[in-house]
Amino acid sequence: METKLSQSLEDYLEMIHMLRMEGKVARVKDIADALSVKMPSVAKAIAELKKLGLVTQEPYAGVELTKEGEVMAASILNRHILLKSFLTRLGVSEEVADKDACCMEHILSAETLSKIESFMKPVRPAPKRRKR
Amino acid sequence: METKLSQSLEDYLEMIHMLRMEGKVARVKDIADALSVKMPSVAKAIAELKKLGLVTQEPYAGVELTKEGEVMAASILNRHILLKSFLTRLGVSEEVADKDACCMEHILSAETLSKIESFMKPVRPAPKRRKR
DNA sequence: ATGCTAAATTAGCCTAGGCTAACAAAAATT
DNA sequence: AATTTTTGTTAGCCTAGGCTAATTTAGCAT
Repeated sequence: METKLSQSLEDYLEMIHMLRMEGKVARVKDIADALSVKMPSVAKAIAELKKLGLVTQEPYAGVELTKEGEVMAASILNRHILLKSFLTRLGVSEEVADKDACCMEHILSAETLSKIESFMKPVRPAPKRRKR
Repeated sequence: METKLSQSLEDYLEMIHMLRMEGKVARVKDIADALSVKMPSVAKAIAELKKLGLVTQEPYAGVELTKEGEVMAASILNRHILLKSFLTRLGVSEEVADKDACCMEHILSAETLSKIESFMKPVRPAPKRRKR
């Protein structure tokens, strides 16, 4: 379907994914706290994501990602991880790198992302000198 | 005063600055065209910037930056230039670098910007041996 | 000078994405 | 089991930042 999400919806999707990966139930309250917004904002966002077929939710229960939502969330998270480690490599502190990565992940073009990826790669684990 | 501008207002301010630097009169029409928005949107933005004391405008005439607006616009533009050349150095094409810089310029923390600056600098003119 | 065109403004609509307040359901405590 | 607390939902407000349509002004050409 390739629905282009807003930054805000991307954030919600990503957060749901992170919570689920930690084995937690992604409850409205948790999402709200994690993103520093209020519960009704989360409810609205979830309604949107449901309409887009990216998540499912039984009333008054936790949120689950659909296959498609899973894929999309994973891609966002990958961008986040890439960007954070990139910034860290430039010497930016963990905390700030995380915050800035969080903004950048929504806006950078595929080309820029791929160049950043290339920049990060070349430091491969050193050509294993002997020793197994 | 240190008013924190929205991304959108930063864009308007920056564009006005660019037009003025090219010696052009920054007319509503020009700004609208340059930013791909309609004139009424520009009018609204200018009204805001006026309230903030960043620009002046006689009714039905071109827009001028105030001292403060000038300073702020220059800082935005500097960020833009820094980021664009940074991306270019990473191998991103001119066009995309420009577009992505345009987004990044509004969101990156001071820390990240300074680290990027450091990354770009190291090409200093070689440590003048001797000589004063 | 008059009238036409282009530019600027104003009024008012729309959407996204926050919020609060009020209510409903579920969970936990007693 | 009843009550309280927590969580979820709904209704409805607000703002920023776009837009269109309608009006006003300015700048030219005739």
